Amino acid sequence: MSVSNLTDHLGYWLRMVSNAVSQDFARKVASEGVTVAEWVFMRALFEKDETAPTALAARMGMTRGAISKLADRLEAKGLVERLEAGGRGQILSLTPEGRSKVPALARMADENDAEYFGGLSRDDQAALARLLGSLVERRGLGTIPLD
Amino acid sequence: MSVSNLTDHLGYWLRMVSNAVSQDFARKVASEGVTVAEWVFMRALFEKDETAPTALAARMGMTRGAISKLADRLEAKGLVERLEAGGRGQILSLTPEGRSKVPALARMADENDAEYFGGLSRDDQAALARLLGSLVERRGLGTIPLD
DNA sequence: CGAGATTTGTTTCCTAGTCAACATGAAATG
DNA sequence: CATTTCATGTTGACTAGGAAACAAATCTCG
Repeated sequence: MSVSNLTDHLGYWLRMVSNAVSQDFARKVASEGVTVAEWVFMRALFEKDETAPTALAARMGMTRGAISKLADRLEAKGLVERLEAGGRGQILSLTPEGRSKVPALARMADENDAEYFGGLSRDDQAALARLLGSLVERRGLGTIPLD
Repeated sequence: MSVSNLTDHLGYWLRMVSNAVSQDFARKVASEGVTVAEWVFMRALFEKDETAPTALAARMGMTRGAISKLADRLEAKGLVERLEAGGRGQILSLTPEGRSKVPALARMADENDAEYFGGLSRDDQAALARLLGSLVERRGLGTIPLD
């Protein structure tokens, strides 16, 4: 009947490794009262504050709905604030408290990465980065609107 | 202050690519009325039928609770059945209908993989497979109990 | 044998994110 | 200008899965 092996699919292993990495990371940042998506959200604003929700959605590869709810949670935690921007538009910005949390979280991200990928040789790490970068570029994943 | 870039982390790119691949695949298999997790579940049984829920959970890297719910859904769709196995234990098995769906789904998995990774050279594909395999092994992800 | 310890599958609670419908404001077109 | 079109952010319904508390059955040893 010729059914390809499940384990032949790169997508399968990619999902398996990615889930493991993310779950471990989730446990780590939970100690700071933050989820992975919230961290990405904050990190994105840290890099370029004062961003509109729609733009952030594109950058994070999520829907506007998800961003809206994330913003709700982060606002409730006092880490992010919504600034009005004429008419219906709004601007998302880190609060000082939110901003002050970023370094500790970044350290956790470093640790988690080291824990998973530190075992690979320098060359292998570079190769993995190159391959992922190539895939991202090919499918226009990071390219959306970084404006 | 020295905060590492979000994009410096391999875990970040891994998640980004993995999510994109999985989401696309999800759309494809949805046409067969199945989700990604359901496909992995069925594929695992196709490879080795008559497996206990706990063993399957380990193989799929999910909790027993998730498997329990997945089994509910698949049973409702008539694709999987629960066989009693003495006392509290049970055995999961594909129904003929479930089994007959596997080849079409496998073809979709092939297509999706080709769509994402087909653009890479043979060498790059092999390299990616090797790196992912190495990460899986290092963290004992697939190794759990394949008994 | 029998009381505690383990294992197994289920359930509840919670967080998360997609999709689609919506409301509201801005822009475009006649 | 008025009206249609479009873009923006929000909401509700739904699917998903983890964590932890459970119930039921089995094991383990004194």
